[in-house]
Amino acid sequence: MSRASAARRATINDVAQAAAVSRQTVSNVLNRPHLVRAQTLERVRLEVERLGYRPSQAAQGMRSQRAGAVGIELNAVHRGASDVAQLFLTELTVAAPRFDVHLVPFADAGTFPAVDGYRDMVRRRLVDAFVLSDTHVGDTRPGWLLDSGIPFAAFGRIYDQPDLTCWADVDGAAGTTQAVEHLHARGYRTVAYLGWPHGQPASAVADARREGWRRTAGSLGTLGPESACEQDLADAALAAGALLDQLQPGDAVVCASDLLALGVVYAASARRWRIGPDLGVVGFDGSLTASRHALTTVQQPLADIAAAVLRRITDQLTGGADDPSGQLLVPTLTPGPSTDRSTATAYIPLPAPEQDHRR
Amino acid sequence: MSRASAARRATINDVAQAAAVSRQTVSNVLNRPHLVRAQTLERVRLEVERLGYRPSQAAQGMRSQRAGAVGIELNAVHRGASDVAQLFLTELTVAAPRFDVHLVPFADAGTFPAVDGYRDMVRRRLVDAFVLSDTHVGDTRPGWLLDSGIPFAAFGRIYDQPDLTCWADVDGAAGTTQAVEHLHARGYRTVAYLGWPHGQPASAVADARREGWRRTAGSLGTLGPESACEQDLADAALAAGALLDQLQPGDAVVCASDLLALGVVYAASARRWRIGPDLGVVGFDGSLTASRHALTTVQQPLADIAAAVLRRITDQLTGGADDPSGQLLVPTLTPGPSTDRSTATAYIPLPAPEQDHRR
DNA sequence: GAGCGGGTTTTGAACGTTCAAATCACGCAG
DNA sequence: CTGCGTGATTTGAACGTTCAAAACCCGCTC
Repeated sequence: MSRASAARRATINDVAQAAAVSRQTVSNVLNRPHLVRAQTLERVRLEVERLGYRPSQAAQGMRSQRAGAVGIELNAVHRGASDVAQLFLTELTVAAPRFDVHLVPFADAGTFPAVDGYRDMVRRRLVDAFVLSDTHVGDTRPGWLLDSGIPFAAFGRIYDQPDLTCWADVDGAAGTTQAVEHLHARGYRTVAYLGWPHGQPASAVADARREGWRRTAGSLGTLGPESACEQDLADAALAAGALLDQLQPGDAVVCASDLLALGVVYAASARRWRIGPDLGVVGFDGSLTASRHALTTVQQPLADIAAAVLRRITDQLTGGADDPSGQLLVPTLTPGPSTDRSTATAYIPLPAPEQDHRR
Repeated sequence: MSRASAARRATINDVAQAAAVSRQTVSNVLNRPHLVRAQTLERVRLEVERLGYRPSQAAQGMRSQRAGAVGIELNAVHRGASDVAQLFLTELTVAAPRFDVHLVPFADAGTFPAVDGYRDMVRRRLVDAFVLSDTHVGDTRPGWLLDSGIPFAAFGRIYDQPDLTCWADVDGAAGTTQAVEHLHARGYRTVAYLGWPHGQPASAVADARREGWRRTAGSLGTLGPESACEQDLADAALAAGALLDQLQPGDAVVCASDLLALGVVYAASARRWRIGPDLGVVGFDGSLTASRHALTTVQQPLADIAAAVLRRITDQLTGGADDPSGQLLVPTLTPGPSTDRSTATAYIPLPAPEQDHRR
């Protein structure tokens, strides 16, 4: 219970003195062990351990002219319709140590992503680079960062700069393909699609997800009708209702997002269709919404995306091997009760139609 | 379009040279302007602006032996049942610049909050302090941080160290009191309560929220029945069903969280009760769930809590005025359609009981 | 016995900032 | 004219680390 252990932390000199070597030898033990005689190595390592020495980030950053940090803006996240951003941030944070960086989130009180925030972070040398997380058409940030020579990588394609390669994204078509195949394997007959209107929220994403469904269902002969709506629950339930008019029990719906899938669940419940047995529903994103509502969903490989993004950033920083291409990562389908034909799960407790005997 | 502007950023010496003064004068202009002659002040400021100079975080941290950063763990958040954590993180991030700090999130691949992670962050002098964000009974972190002399402050009371004061929390009782008063004003008759079982997730939180309901409804003469369930949607719908058996249209339910409120919505829909006109429902937290499902909710004052937590931390760091007491912040009720008696909102499209004429 | 070379270790310098102390300019009293 | 005080500015030093270069040690060769 040494209450003052934060008083003064060990520096490289403390270790050097304790091990009776010079500071540079201690540095070598940590960074270039092969240069150090085995016996010395051990002695120094012992002292490092004993004193709990870790090099100071500030001093290292000073020497190397690197912050060892990556900035990420939280603004856009704030009132986003999806909760994926939070999961992505967590995965980034988990992956960061593997790339010898840490994250520095920042946000503006205003709603717009202000380039000023980015600029000040680099000027103060608080970060070396940025992760952009919801790129959209007309996004000014990639262009600006590029012009300023500030490294960055994005989760999501960079629409306005098609030649840029510093991004990683989910292969939406592969995702909906899996969804359709899963539904086919489970014996659902026709597979409909509920997506976003063209140009929403980022048309390339919407197009890819829809395309995977269209192509795969087409070749499997299960192509059903489609509809589109905003990323909004009430809107989705409405659109889903119209879509269900064209379906029969035993059919299924693939959705562009988990929220839309929830809308389908609502609309189906209104028709007394049992989710699973009567109607298969697949969402997209692997969001909290999906797990909370027990939906089969196409799970984004967020950990892989986080790693891919950080790799692109560190590659730029070290000037190392430039992996030249943007990367599409394949999501995986997570089956849930919403595509289980044999077991009816009570998604929403429905009104009993008439007197009903259950104990 | 100067593509090389990241090449070399201006240092204090660059500014000094440009303004024909010494580096210390530049430093004084920024930190102690009253020591500098007005004419010099202006000249230096001009150059600072022209060169876009900002002091290097690393160098300042080196000199001051401060990281200027606060750590926050994202682990617990990961698969949490609530999405409040994300909003809180955003508010912390927005507030941080006002306290001259930035945040450094960290996470372990493992599920348990490893004290090791905390220790290494301070040893590397990456952070000066920590924000703890979901304290629970039996949490080992506060005790350990205290013993290690590492400053911290928590969102949520510190249960195992009742004498500790470095926390800020929501006044749960005040929140449910507002909920009950709101329902009373809106003309709902009996007000029931759906909460967490004693000891869940942190009993003090659960107890406070329940107590506000009990006391206020008691004194208003609207006290109804209560029930409890886990923080889980299916469980909530089940418990809510049993609760509704004891209620009549015109009554209302106050819930310990937005998720539970959603469960009530489901159970009520199953009875063909219209949310709002037939049953008032109030959630708690102001989470994404509430806004997405148009629920009246008790909004946590996350911005205030973030500021309070950071203030406590910076007070500890500067050794300044120790605000000695933990702080309970009053939430505000955000009315939504779920407590609107006059307008029926289609929460869930319900099956038409029989042929029904609407255009 | 001086010189060489490779392995190991140490010394000097620098990264950018700010505190503490020294220096400078200047007006004014003795 | 000298000395003093005050306000403005500059110089030296230090924070902790790592690169570059110098120094050291030791066995070996000529």
